[in-house]
This record gives sequence, C-alpha cells and structure tokens, in this order.
Amino acid sequence: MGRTPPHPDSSQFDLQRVLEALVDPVRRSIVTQLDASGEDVACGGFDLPVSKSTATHHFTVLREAGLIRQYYVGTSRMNALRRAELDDVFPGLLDALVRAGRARPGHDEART
Amino acid sequence: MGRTPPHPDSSQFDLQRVLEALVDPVRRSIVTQLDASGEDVACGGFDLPVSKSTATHHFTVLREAGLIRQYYVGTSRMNALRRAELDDVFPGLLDALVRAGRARPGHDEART
DNA sequence: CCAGAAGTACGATGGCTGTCAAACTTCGAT
DNA sequence: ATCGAAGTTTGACAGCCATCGTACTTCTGG
Repeated sequence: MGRTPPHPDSSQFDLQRVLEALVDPVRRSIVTQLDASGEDVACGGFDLPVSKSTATHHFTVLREAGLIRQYYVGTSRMNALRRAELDDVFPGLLDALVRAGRARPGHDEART
Repeated sequence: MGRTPPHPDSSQFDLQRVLEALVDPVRRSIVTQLDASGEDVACGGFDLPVSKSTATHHFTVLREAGLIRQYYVGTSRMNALRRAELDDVFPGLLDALVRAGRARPGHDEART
C-alpha cells in the first residue's frame, strides 16, 4: 500500500468531478488551507472537524478529482495542491473559489 | 401564485449554496444556456433531459441560491441570470465555470 | 523488539436530493 | 366558457455519500 496511489493525468480532469469534490465544505477547507500554506501538508497537518477515517475519504476524493497529489514521507502522507495543472485546465476556477471563500464568512475554514 | 417568488439579496449570497446549486449538471446547463443566450429565457425554452416537475425543482434551487431571477410573463416563467450581482460577490466564479464547461466536453449542455 | 504515531480499510448507517407521475392552477385564445 | 399551454405542488421512491468506530498496516524512535 505504501506506494503512491493513482493520480489522474491533467488531460483527464473532469469539471463535474472537480465540482463534486469542491462542493463539500471539508474538502474545500483542505484546498483552502493547502493554498494558504503554500507548502505541501501532511494529512494530520490540517484542521478538520471530522474523524481520521472520514478525512482519509476526503483526501481520496480530492486526489481522484485531480485537485491534490499525494505521496508518502515516512508514515506521513503529504498533500500537494495541483495548482499549475488546474489553472491550465480550468483557468481562474481555483482562484475564484479561494477568493470567494475568503470573502464570505462561509462554511469554510474548519475548527479553530 | 402568479406573483414573483422570493429572491435572496446579493448581500445574502452564500458560497456553499451557490456551489450546491452549480454542482448539478442539469442546473449548470441551465446557467450555461442562459449565459450563452444573453437574454432571459422561459422555463420551457431550455433543452433539459428531465421532466417538467424536476425542472421546476432545479429552477427553484437556482433562484434560492441567487443565480437566477424569475418573473412571470403571462403563463410563462422567465429566467434571468443575475450576472452582475454574482460577479460582484464572487468575482470570476461564473466566468471560470462557463469557460470550463465550454472547454471540457463534460456533462454540460443537455440534449442536442 | 516494542510502543506509538499516522493512516487505511471496512462495514454500517442516516440523511439528503434528484427523479418522476399525477393532480391542480393560471393565463391566453378561440 | 372552454380548451390547451405552461408551470407548480405533492408525495413517493431510490440512490448516493458524508460520517463514524473498529480493526488493521506500516513506519519510526527508543
């Protein structure tokens, strides 16, 4: 299992899938935190209001939609935002969402 | 019933709600068609792969999220994209989505 | 070698929501 | 005053998906 899980190529990105991934507040929070941090972040490094197993599920959905890239470092699973590829395929989308999340108090940013 | 139904003020727009509205392919198709047409369109003027009652449901969701404005003309219910207000509150979001829908073959544009 | 940390896998469950058909309401023409 | 067109309402139903706990796997540090 240790090895890197399957990631879609950017040529396979699908808008429907991406939106389904981003419509969940927890997942959007992950993307937002990742974007804000500017660095890759381990699963445990996020502030999420759900159990570990649920978090795993969300990371999987994000990965399969092509939003993040995951790789292992020791026992930690690191997560990287696939910004360049996303911007290439869906120009402006990520930025608009991140901006929107910042502007509106919204249900983003989990826990304190 | 004839009278205009309740519409949220742009100050009440909520990102979560907007995304929940736009994640459905049928609803996104409505928005896309509305954007492409440039004019207000009656409910019956859309090309949708669902029954009338389901369509009514989708229009309601879009209206309550603030994406469209609805008003009656005779027995027809007209739909207008609230573009300016949306652009104001969520800059770039609508454009990014419409562009993305055009670029990727995707599940948008219903029927032929 | 062992304990613990970091995740994953696996069911199970509950709630939401997209879908439809059928009956009803309104408005416009004829 | 009637018929049809355009939507709405209501209720039912099915499928999906976010969530959790528990058990399991792996890797690291002592």
